[in-house]
Amino acid sequence: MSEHPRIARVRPDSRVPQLDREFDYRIPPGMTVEPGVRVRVPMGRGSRVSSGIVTALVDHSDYAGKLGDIEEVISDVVVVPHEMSRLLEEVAVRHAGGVSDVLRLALPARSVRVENAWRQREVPPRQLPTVRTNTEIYEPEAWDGLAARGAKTWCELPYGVNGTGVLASDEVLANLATHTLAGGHSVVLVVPDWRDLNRLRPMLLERVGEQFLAVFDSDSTPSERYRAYLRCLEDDPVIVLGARHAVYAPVSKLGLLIVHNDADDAHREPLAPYPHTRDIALIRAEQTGAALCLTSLVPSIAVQRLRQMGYFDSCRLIRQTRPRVIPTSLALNSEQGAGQARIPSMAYTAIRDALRAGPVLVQVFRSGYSPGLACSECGDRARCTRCDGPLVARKGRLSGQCGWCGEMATTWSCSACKATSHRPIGYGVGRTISELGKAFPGARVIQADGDHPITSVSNAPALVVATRAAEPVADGGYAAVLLLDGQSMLQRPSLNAMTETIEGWEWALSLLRSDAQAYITDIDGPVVSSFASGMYQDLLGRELTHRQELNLPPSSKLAVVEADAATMEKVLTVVANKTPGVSVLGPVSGPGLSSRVILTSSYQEAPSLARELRAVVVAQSVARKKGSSRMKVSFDAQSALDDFGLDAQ
DNA sequence: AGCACGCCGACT
DNA sequence: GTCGGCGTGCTC
Repeated sequence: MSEHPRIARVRPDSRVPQLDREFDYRIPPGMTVEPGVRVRVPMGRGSRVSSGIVTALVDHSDYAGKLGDIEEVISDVVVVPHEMSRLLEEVAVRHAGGVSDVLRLALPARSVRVENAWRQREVPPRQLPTVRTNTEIYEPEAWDGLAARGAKTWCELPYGVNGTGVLASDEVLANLATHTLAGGHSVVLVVPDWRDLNRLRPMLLERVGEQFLAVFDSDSTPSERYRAYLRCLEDDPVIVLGARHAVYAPVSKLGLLIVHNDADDAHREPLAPYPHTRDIALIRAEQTGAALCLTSLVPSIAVQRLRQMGYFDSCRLIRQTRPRVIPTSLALNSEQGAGQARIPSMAYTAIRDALRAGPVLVQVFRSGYSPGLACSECGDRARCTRCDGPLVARKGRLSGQCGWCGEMATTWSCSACKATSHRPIGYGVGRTISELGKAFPGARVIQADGDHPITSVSNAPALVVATRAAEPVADGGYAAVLLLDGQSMLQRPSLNAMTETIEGWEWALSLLRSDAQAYITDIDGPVVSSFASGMYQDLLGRELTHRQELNLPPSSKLAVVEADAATMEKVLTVVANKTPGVSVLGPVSGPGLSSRVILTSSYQEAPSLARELRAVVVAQSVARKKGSSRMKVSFDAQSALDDFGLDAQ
């Protein structure tokens, strides 16, 4: 007859699938707990203890057995507020994963020192920063009430760099966040990688001060991370800036979620259950009613779909000023000497002139080997005649095989030109630097790539050769840009080849001076036409229709399952019986004994597919046999549709 | 995952 | 006669 519940529902921190649920425990007399705190509870036989999070307090337990006692309260800080708990559960359910797995992504390790200091903090009254915006480049009042009305929108970003090396697009992001904070709302700004983070951090710091900024930086120490996390839990609104994991930040008064460059691959979580920032943000915005803003120069295919559905609207610039793109061809290059073999004469002259005015960017793609095949006549990517998947070469065989459905392409013909022979695709950039050195004698050559990270260069003339996504920012912008290797980038056997190529080109454009020009070499076709004109509507619309017809993301939900042969059989039986609308590609046996299957489902049927797959994961884990590898499920892991190597590996 | 309970071979 | 092999099953 106690007036307070004496039973706590606890979710133990366990990566064992069958333990990833709630368990009831008695709260011993004298102990105080509340939902969201970390506790230690006995788990399993003996005196095994596990840490866990209290999810609820209840009066009665449905459990028939004898309840155990909570062993101790690790900390009375509510580290998982209810709103966050709901998000974690929904993300887990939709990805056929465990809540503990998601929690591990969202919650940094505890630091006792940091926590004690935080608990004793003196909170001075914080004065919200005053608004400083450049909203005038958008429709009047485009940003007003964004948070209040819970807008779901794509926000178009401007091109260009100012004299001190600040990107116009970063300016917009910082202002959007500051503007919303000034209205008393918290903002969560998620960027793809550390370069974006390092550019935006000082800008936000300058605008709102450290009192209103929490940076989730993967480079920082565990205690710094926990410090930023605790700041979120305070009552005052805050701007959270970070990569992937920041999307979970448990801020109070959430008004706006910003996901910058949602097409960037870095938004894909590489740890189970492999959620994508965009999907998490969509769930969170829906659950909380907060505004969601996806920002980029060009909408992603996912954005295109959300707009066509009417779920998203657009926040367009009043006037977008985009540098001019000039397609050039090597074919006109016959009279050139060997020194500038890869550079069309038109571009060569322009770059030589631009090098007198300032730095010139040369964008190249990473070298690498691809087992993919292309039509030997027209050069188009060779695709499976049955499911349109990419054909890949097989060791010692002449005919290719489909990387998705495993179909042998013994009688193949090109869908574009009807030719029947194909050749391997290969791309390399090893010679670029020395070639350019010869072509532009006397020019200072700066190399920027993963091994030579350079974040900025001055406005002095130089030839900056950078791999995609490693381009430094030049003060005032580049005087010209030369885009190389577009053809091989476009032909990559990846579902995202087109969008990633466009993203890389557009990013390079945004680094240009406003009066500068971009030269793209030896490539044509619809993608380049769109790039040259900056008109992507038709291209994106067609691509989305194409994916609709083929049941591919983002028009469908896609689940990739990896398991041993016996488990795979079970998966296929369950899928056939419980989710009749789901279509199956494969299974294809990969390296070792495991096999892989690609399941495509409608958005409507995806939840039940996830539920059924999760049930198999749990059953598989319970009935685990020695040496059996555990099964792996990932939703929308589109890389599975890429160059799946088969026996070519 | 751990950890204990549970029924069959070689030892003091 | 016991000590102990790790197969099977559960964890509030």
